[in-house]
Amino acid sequence: MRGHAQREQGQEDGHGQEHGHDHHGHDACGGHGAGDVVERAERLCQTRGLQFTRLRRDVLAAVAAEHKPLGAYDIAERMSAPGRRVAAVSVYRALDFLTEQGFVHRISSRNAFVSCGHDHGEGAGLVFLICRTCGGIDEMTAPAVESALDQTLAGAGFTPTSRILEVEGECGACRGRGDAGENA
Amino acid sequence: MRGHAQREQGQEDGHGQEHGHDHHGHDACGGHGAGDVVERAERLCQTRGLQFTRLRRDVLAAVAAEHKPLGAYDIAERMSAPGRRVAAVSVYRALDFLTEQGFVHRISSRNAFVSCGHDHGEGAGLVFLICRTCGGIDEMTAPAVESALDQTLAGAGFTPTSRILEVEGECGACRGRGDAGENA
DNA sequence: GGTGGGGCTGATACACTGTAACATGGACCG
DNA sequence: CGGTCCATGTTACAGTGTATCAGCCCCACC
Ligand SMILES: [Zn+2]
Ligand SMILES: [Zn+2]
Ligand SMILES: [Zn+2]
Ligand SMILES: [Zn+2]
Repeated sequence: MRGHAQREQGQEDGHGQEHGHDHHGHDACGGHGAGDVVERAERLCQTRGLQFTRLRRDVLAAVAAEHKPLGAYDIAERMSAPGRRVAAVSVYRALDFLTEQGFVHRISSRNAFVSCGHDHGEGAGLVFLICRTCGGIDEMTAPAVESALDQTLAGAGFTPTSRILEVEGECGACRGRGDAGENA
Repeated sequence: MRGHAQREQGQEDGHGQEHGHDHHGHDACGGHGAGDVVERAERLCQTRGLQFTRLRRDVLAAVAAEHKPLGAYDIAERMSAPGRRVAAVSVYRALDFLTEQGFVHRISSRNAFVSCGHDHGEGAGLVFLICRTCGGIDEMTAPAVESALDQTLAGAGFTPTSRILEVEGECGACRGRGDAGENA
């Protein structure tokens, strides 16, 4: 991984993105990710004439701060501080907005959300790799898979409007380390 | 569809299976599906030395009676009669058993379940086609997709243990009819 | 300036999905 | 008969997501 997955499309922000289950014991984390994602989202909202409010920004920041799927209630909890109580319902609304804008993705198999700093349009045929050992998640586009699937669907006479492709397993880093529980 | 999807693997039971969102206005339904699935499951449980109890049978029958994803609470409700109240928790336990044995599949994107009369072993790389118009669901194996995905995963250094591939869209029948709401 | 509408948020309540814990009853075995 | 295993019943509860109403802010419009 790392410089392997999530290539494939323009990459207007040339610096390796934020997500990609960095849990693999590296370090580059903790300084770049979240901020970049938030800034990019803010820019895009401006150009799209949408409101990038504090709530939405904070929710996105909370999600982007982790490289693993976060539940809506987790997010609410993390955002709540002694002077500010964030209800889950508010988080859901923000997440609705963020997913519609493509800033976060929903992981059906976990009832959770991950941030995204890419610019794949709508039906990009994404694949999510979820590591059972470290809990990290990685997102990638897989043109070969997508075209094979399109062909299969066409053969079945089915017209797709959205796809969900999530894989569970063990990431290369965990596998290499023979890991079994160092994750948060 | 219809005699198109879900080919691809041995097919020891040569008779067109039960599911395959038959909702497309045909008729063959209502006589074969559910019963066949139940009988097959019963046979397999015997050979496997497992108990195919009344609850399990009835749950499977309820799921097999519909060619669309059913929620656990839906199932419980359908099974409950004036003389018999089935709690959702019982349904969940039965569903756990049935999914482990491969008699039903869970549809993550709907929090629902569908019956299966196939014999694909464990990691068969299934694709679920869910029609937005009629609500029907169809299951198929797609070797081309699977191999492309395996290759992609291998390239990413990821070792998969389970996959979820669900597609939403419009089935051929609905598309042909220009449908928009005749489903149950 | 006033006024109304639209979008965002807060807050409460509720529906839906899923699990934990404990008790009962039957089958099977010593 | 006592003990064990398994399936089920029952209750309670945790987790996930929505509906609804009210307040607020900003902005267009009068
Ligand atoms: Zn993405
Ligand atoms: Zn890992
Ligand atoms: Zn199947
Ligand atoms: Zn259809």
